[in-house]
Amino acid sequence: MGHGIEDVARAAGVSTATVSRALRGLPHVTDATRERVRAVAAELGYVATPSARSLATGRTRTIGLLSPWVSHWFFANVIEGAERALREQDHDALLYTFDVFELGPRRRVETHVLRGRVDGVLVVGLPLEDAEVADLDALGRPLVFVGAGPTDRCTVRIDEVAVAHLAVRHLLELGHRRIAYVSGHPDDVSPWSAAVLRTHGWREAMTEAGLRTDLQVNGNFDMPGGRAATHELLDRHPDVTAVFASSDEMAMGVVVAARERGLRIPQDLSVIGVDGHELGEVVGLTSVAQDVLAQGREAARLVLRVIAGEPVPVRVTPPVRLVVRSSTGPAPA
Amino acid sequence: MGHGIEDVARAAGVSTATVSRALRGLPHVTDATRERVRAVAAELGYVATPSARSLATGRTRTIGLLSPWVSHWFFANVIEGAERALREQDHDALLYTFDVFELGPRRRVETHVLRGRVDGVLVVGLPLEDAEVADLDALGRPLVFVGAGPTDRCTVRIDEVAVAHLAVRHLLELGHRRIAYVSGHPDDVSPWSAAVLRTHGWREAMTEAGLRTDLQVNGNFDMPGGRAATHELLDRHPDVTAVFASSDEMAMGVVVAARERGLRIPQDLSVIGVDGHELGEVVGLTSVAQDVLAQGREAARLVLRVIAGEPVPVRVTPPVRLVVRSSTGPAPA
DNA sequence: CTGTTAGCGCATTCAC
DNA sequence: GTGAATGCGCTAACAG
Repeated sequence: MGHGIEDVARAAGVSTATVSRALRGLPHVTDATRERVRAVAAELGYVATPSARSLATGRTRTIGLLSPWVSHWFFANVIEGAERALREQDHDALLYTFDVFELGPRRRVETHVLRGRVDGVLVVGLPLEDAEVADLDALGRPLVFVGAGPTDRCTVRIDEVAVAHLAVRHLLELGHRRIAYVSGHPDDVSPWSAAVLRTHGWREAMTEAGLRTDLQVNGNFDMPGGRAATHELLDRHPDVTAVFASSDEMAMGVVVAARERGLRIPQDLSVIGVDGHELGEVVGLTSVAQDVLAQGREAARLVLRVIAGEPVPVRVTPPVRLVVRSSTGPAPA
Repeated sequence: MGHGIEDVARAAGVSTATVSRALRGLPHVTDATRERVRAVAAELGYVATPSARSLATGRTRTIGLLSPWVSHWFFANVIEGAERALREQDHDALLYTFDVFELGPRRRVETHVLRGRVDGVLVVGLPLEDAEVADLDALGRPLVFVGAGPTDRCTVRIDEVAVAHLAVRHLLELGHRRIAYVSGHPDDVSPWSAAVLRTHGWREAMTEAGLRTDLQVNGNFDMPGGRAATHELLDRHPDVTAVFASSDEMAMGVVVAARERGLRIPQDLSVIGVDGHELGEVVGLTSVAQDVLAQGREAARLVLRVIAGEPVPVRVTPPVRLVVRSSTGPAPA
């Protein structure tokens, strides 16, 4: 068990330097020597102590995952995808959640906890202030964004504006004119957050169609939020015939609220979401779907490539596709 | 930026040992000295390098989270709860997923990747072979289980048997007799997995009621699995009037399948799940609910207490409650 | 209360 | 191709 490199060296009849080289696949070691060292190491169950290795090399083989939540669909999937991809390349995933959407004054994201612990950072759908991004840069480690990121930084995310256009167009083609929008969070701090961009896209699409853009409510990114938002919306504007929700989870809330008000879907109210949530099928939710697991994987591979000194694209735009189910239908006459 | 303890020592006019003591709140330091050191450290933005600290102390202030998935509701919530609790006590969460439920031969959980990286381990709903548990023990770090764990190990989990009884009793009281069970995974390796215990509870409850226990199908722990299982079930046994699914995600699959077969819920088929998934409300799913976030929190605090040398209970059994909605109703006549 | 010293376990020059 | 020596940055005994 508690064997060190010196034990291996002694048992193999070589120096610790040779053990180090042999085990890490470095050149300048005879095949015979390498094999012998490997055999001894395996027998002793030797594994280099990570902290010692880190101290000596300055690298940790660990990537920090920064996210507001784990329990929301999008985030859980990005994290899972990233962790799998990292493990494939012998890296660890260190998880940090910062619930910046919590009620009350926004608490600053404490980036200092990452210092010295990671070789790179993945920011997962986390709206960051410029100062916070600067703090992360001060770590001196590569930064990759998923789901939302500054325009000039390496970011993996779908074309949020296009998503909104796709959803609105679908509703327009069904004859809807009174189209409401359930956004995620109202006062995001970063102009590049998904919430802000998607809202922008919605406004744009509506304006292009000559429609009003004041039918917007905040759904807080979750099902209960979407439900409350819908009640609030329909109290004020009972003539709305379609709702575009910025996530499937909120769209499900719209469905719940509609049922509570005795509205039939889609006869009285059409609902479309974003994500392609597996459970959307349960209520026949129409959605603009994306492959989130793949985005996590992709982003993880990007950080590793940056660390390896390889060039990476500044922006990866995964495809989306409209999945039409039964929650959207022709506008009532 | 890149300041070391020596820089702080020099700037504060003390030795590195004093800096170390002062910053960590150890005794034998004058308040005045402590304050001065703190001020200097803050100004220089000094943070002790984790790897150096780990190498010297043998502790990492990191807890390993082992889980089959992140994207499933139960696991996402446990992980989120644990991470939050750990961060509150200045610990990090290192995430490891091992998809032991993957198709094909079960791959052994590679515990060696944890060696030297963690001070403790949280096993989240992961069915482990005895040998794998032994491997984890060999890390020489405390082990706490959540959602499933060997009877003699510190485990946070609901009373699975009681859960099954609760669900079955609810259906019995509604007059159901042909009650089917959608389990998670068929061939779990550990006798203490949630799947095995819950199945046991179901058998027990059914037997007590004098009912047959052969109406069991495998739902693979997710919605599509629950759906496929239901079709398979109803093809063979069209007279089933109620289904008890081992998770809400699978229960949703039952709902989808029922709709696909033109069955009304609950008039033709009653469905009950386990978890209290937020989205269950969208389809009016009856469920045996548990507070999973709290379980993650609790488990995290337990590992930290074991590390601190405090005594901990060998078993924590969080409460569950039956949430009756519209997916269960009287058995058809 | 504070400073000096010796490691923690490994990677990495530089010699050979 | 291999070994000896040095240092990564910090903590922990031990002196004082």
